[in-house]
Amino acid sequence: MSHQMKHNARRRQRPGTTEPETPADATEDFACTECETNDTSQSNNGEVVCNECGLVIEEENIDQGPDWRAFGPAERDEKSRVGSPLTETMHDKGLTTNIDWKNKDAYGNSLSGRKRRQMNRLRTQQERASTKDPQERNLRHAFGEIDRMASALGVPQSVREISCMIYRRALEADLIRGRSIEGVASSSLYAGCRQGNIPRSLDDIETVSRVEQLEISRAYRYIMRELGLEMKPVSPKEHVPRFCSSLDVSNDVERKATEVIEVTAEAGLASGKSPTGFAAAAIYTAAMLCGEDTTQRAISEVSKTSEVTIRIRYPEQMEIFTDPNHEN
DNA sequence: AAATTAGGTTACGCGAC
DNA sequence: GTCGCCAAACCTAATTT
Repeated sequence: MSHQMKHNARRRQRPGTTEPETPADATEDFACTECETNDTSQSNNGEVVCNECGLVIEEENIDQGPDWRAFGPAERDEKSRVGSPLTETMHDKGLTTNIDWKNKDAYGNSLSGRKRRQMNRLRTQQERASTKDPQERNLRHAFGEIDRMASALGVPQSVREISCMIYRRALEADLIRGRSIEGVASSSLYAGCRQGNIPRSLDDIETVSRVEQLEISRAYRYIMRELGLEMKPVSPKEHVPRFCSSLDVSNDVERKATEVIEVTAEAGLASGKSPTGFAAAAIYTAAMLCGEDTTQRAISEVSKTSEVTIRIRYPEQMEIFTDPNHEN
């Protein structure tokens, strides 16, 4: 799986090695495919973004280095945890030993008849244990769904892990009873996206989900409440990169839009408004301020808001932004 | 393409019936 | 169990500029 991704430039210096410290730029091996520059940087949500054109180059970026530091060989042995990485996206966290199908022992010798029958029994047992236990089957089904939907929406792996963790907790707290697996899986993904600061609207989730929005939001509220998870309201700013990269606008506009949101939200314009609509309007405002032409229609399409909403929102933002007794 | 207008829909939980 | 509550935000659709 994607855990196998190699990523040499990001591997940290290990103690005990004799190689000299190489103070390499953390993301130097990501060159932008559009404008041929190496001027890229990594945002805190796991995306690598080109500083020139705003193109998102790498979305599923996992740090392969250890999450610990050691000061000497003894300590390294102590802290090292060997084995394949744990993942939340598999029903058994990818942890169990699988019995393979070959009737050979570890040295490649054939097994005796008795041993062979024993191995067959073990295989059947394992298969039953992992597929017949209702809880495990539930998780398999749900995680399959989460992965499918996340792929369709282009959601990075880190968020999938969060989503699967939320689902697992819901299952363990016995919150699924009376709700569909699909519905809870969808709402876990929605919640995971928000937690990971890569929000997707309920509309977005619905387009890839097999259940309707009402059920998703119901399950979402219920599970958040029961698990005691606090969710910060989504800032319109978090939608800007996604909308802009779907549009054909310069990153000047993107930056400006973020600025517009900051300033106008400060003035209290954003409260009570839908974050997607507000972000959409800010992009339109920014495009006008930058002298680039974009149509309200195009923005409304990628943001899944109506043109009318953009129309109502943007003059309010524009006013604050061009107000003489307000700086900028 | 953008603006205007009109009219309908949504979502929530709660107490009352 | 369902009725009503009630406003602001948002939507669609038709029309005009």
